Amino acid sequence: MPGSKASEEARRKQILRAAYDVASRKGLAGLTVRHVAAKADLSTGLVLFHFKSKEHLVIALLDYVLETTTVLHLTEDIASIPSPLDRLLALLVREMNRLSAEPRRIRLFFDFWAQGFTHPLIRVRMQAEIDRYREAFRPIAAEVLAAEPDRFSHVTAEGLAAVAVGFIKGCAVQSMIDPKNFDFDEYLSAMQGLVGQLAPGAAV
Amino acid sequence: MPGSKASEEARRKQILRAAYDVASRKGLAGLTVRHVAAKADLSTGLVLFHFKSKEHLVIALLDYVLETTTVLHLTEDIASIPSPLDRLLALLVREMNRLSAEPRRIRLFFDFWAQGFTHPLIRVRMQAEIDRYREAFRPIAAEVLAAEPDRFSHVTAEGLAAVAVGFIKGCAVQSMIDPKNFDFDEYLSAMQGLVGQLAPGAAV
DNA sequence: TCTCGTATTGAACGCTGGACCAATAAGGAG
DNA sequence: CTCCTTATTGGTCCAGCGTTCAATACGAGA
Repeated sequence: MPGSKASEEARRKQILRAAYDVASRKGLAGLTVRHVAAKADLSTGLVLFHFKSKEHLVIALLDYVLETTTVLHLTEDIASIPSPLDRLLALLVREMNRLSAEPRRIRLFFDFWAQGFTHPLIRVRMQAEIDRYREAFRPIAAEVLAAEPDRFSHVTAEGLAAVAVGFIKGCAVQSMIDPKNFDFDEYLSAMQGLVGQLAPGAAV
Repeated sequence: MPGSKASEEARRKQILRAAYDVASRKGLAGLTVRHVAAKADLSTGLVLFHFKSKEHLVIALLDYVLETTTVLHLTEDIASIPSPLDRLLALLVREMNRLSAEPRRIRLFFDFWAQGFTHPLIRVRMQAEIDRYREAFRPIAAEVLAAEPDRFSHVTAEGLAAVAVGFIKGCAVQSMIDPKNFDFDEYLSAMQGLVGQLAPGAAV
C-alpha cells in the first residue's frame, strides 16, 4: 500500500508547505498532524516519521516561516535616496506594503509570537527574529542621527531602530485585525508629518 | 454532595476570575473547563451550567478582560499640561508604563487578538476595542494638529491617533516577548527626539 | 534477479477535552 | 415542616488528538 518514496528533503518541504497552508488558514490552534497529513496527501504516520513529534513539526514550521520571510535589506533604489530620513521612510513604506501584501503570513507570524509567551522554544526564536529585524534598521537609524546630531542629542541608534520597528508592528496590530477599516495612507502621512519635517532638504 | 449555593452573579465572577487566572498563566491554549473548575474549587459541570459552553466562557472572559482593563482617559495632571504635544507624550508614557506594570494582562490581550484572526466573535470585539482605544487618542491628536496647522497640513487626527496607538502596540510587540532586553527609556527618548522638536516651546 | 534497508501505510492505543445527565442537596415559599 | 425549584455534583460519553507499531511495498546495490 505504501506510495512512492521521495527524498528526505523533498518530503520535509512537502510536509512543511502543507503545515504552512493549514496553519495560515486555521491558525496554530487548528494545526493538527492529521490535517497536515491530509493536506499533503500522506498518512499521519509519515508526518511523524519525518518530524519526530508535533512539537518538532511546529518548530520546523516556525523556522520555515522565518526563513522564507523576506528579510529586511536595502534595495538599490532605496539605498540611492540621498536623505537618510527619506531612506528610512522609504523602508518603512515598503515594510508596511508587505503587511497588506501577505496578510496570512504576517498573521501566522503573530500567532507564533503570541504562542511564544508560554512556549520557550518559540519564544527564543521570536526574540531572535525581532532582534534581527531591529538590527537591520540600526545602520539606517545611525545615519539619520548622524545627519542631525544636535537635534537627536539624546537619541541612540538602537532606540530609533526600536521606534521604527514599533511603527511597523504597531501598524500591523491595527491593520491585521481590521484590514477594511485601517487606512494605510492616513497612517503613512501622519508618520511623515511627524518625522518628515526633521529632514532639512527633504522633499515629501 | 452539592456545596453551598451562591448568587448567579457571584458565581459567574468567581468562575471568570479563575478563568482569568488560568488564561493569564497558561495562555488561551491552556485554558480548559476542568482547569478553571479546579482553580475555582467547583465541579466542571457547574462551570458549564453557568456558561453554556466553553466558547461562551471564552467570550465572557474576553469581555471581562476588556471591561476591567483601565480605559484610556485624561487624568487631571495630564490635562493640565499646556502644550498639546507634551500632553500626548505624557499619555504615551503612561500607557507604556502599563505595559510593564501588568504584562500578564497585556499578553492575554494579545493572545485574544491573535485568536481573533480565526474566531469571528473574538475578532469583532478586538476590532471594537482597538477602535475605542484609537478614538480615545483622537481629541488629543486633533489639538496637536490645531497647534501647528501648517506643519501638519496633510495629517488627519485619525491618522495621528493611529500612529500614537502604533507607538504603544509596537512597543508592546517588542517588550512583551523580550522584557529583559527591551529598553523602555531608549524607546521613549527616541520617540521624544522624533516628535518633541515639533513643539515650539516644549521643554523636554 | 534477489535482497535488504527503509519509506510508507493504516489501524490501534491512550489520553484529554468538551459536553451531557441522573442523582442530590440547598434554600426559600407556603 | 414540607415541597418545589434549582444550583451543584461526579460520573460518563464521545470525538479528536498525538503517538506507536506491525505489516507492507518500494528501490538501490549485489
